[in-house]
Amino acid sequence: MLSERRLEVLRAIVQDYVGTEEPVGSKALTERHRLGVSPATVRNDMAVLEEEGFIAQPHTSAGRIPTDKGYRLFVDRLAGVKPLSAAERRAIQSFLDGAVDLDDVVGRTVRLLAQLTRQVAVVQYPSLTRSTVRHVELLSLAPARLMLVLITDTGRVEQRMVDCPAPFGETALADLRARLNSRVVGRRFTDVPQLVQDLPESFDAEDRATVSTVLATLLETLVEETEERLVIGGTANLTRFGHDFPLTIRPVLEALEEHMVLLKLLGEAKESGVTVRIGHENAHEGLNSTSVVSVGYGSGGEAVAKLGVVGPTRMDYPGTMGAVRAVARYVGQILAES
Amino acid sequence: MLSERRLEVLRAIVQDYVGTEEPVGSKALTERHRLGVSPATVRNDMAVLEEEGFIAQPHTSAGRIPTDKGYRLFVDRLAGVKPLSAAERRAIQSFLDGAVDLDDVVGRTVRLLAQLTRQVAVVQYPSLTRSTVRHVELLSLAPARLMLVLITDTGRVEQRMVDCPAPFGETALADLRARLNSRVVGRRFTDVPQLVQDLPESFDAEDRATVSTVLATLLETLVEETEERLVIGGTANLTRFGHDFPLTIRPVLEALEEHMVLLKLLGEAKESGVTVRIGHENAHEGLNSTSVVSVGYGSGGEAVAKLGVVGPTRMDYPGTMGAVRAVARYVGQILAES
DNA sequence: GTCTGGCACTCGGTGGACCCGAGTGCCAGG
DNA sequence: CCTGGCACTCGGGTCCACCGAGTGCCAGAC
Repeated sequence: MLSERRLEVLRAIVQDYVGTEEPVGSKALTERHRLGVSPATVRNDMAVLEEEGFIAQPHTSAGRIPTDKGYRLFVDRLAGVKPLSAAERRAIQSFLDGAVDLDDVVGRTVRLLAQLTRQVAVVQYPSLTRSTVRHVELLSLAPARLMLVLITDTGRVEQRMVDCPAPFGETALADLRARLNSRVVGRRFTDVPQLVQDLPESFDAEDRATVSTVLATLLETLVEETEERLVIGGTANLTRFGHDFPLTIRPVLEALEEHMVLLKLLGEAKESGVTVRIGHENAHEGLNSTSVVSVGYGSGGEAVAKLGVVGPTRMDYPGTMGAVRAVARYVGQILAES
Repeated sequence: MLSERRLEVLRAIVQDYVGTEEPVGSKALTERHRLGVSPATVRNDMAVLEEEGFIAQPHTSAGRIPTDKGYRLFVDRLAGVKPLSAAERRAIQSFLDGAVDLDDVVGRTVRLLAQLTRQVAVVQYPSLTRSTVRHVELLSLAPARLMLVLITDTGRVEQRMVDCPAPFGETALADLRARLNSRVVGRRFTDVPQLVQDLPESFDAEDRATVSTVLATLLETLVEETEERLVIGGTANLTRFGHDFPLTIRPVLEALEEHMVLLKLLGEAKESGVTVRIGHENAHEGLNSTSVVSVGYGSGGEAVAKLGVVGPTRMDYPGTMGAVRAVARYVGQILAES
């Protein structure tokens, strides 16, 4: 069992290592923290902590550094989430307030988060899955060619071309547009399929095929766009990673380019609260030496997407968690307003 | 004046240096290239080339490496554009053919280009400035709230909310929609302002303010969206840059995040043909040790946007230029079809 | 039992001495 | 104008000794 003081020692090691990026020894620890005991005692505690796998020595005659397990304990039991300063909160607010559309909100968020945490920021576009339909528009571009435009409550717009099996009159088009909207506006995307399935029956035989095609395209759009998009920023911060460069940074850059991997990673995060995945807890190999701090955000009370940062396992967890949480809140507010 | 042979020596130096990444000496040169002269002669030629500023020695007792000026001469007079192999061309075609929408085309293009050149790829979204209007749609979301949707011939869709100064009836809306479209569909964005300026006059006094607001929003969208968007990929290839890592890579990553800088860079490229900017020819400081190879692409005969790659000045210019040109052609084809 | 001071030991990192070899510039001769 | 020869330079690698931070352990104090 770990005594209170030993936990305190671990906390001190994590804090010092995060600050200095160098293995920390027993003497330095007692000098920089008021532990009330001598270096020798600390050494004994360190030996225990090492035995338990919370810290490790890079070389025999060097100080200790926290292991993934050590960071985990630190995050779970020793560290809180550090609230941002008033100045930082004001900066966030004013930076995000200038956004003109969804792309801009996401773009600003990713830059903000990268700058605030000095790490790599990842922001997922609000998901369509949990969104509702604000409007469906049908435009006739040519006698047998329609454009389908889908507008979501988060301000996202998707469009698809529809090639009709037969020409489709303006009145039928207006009819379809009206009926479609009356059924799906305000409804969740996941509910749309059953809401529209009997629509073709109410049309004339000649138009029925076209209506079915339009509906098929609509449903397809819903499914396709469930493949989320995301935006990444602050990759230049990777250069602050460590001194053993190419080897460390390369797999991370590669992982960042595989959006699928990141989406999966974000998807695994808890529904509520800040999630931290440390080092090898990340399934993807390239991210084994990084930690991912993520959180859901949304326009209402409920999360529609996630955002987070990717940084070295040696990061300032309380500060990062605070920044991520704060940014998510403000983004949620902005989305709710628009 | 540089004799034919001296140019040949420069070419050999560039080729060897690009291949080995190491300064090349006179002996190695004569062994690997059939220059027909002895190392001593090559040394004399090298001395002249150095005097003229085409090559330089990193250290007194090392081989020579090309300077930016040397690469410039190489690109302008000594190297052609290397056509891709048939297999490569097939790969490009089949890779791009699967794209479903504009985002997908751009996304695939950037991945393709990064993979093909093993460098960082940059693709600009087709510009609205030179595009034409395919359709303008107006939707009523609330009594005094409209949504304006703009669809371009390149498949891009932009939307904006419009808060009306006064409620706007469905009939007036339909009227405005029809008149707007009859005037601007098929026209260039740059022509739109004068085409619509007298529209408000033909409406009732009560609706005139709203019509003006809608038009203002439309024009604003055109202007705002002239700020182009772009997508970047293949940043992991930066790790192949050099051995002196953090210092080299950091400013490049930073520059890549400043999309404005990249857009300006692409904008400076020639209207036709492949443009190469080498090292210090790039205005942005962070890119002083990189070269940018770019080319315009477009759906018709005319360029609507640019794409290119960013890599170390020590790159395979003929191959890179060939790949960039080929990709641009195929993307143009794809866009023309859709 | 727990903490402390003392002590011998380990080992990574630094810096100097040294050598090797690739590459150069120069020169005299073909 | 080209070539072979030659003396010179200098970066990079290797070897080695030294230094110091840090450790583990132990005997003694509280």
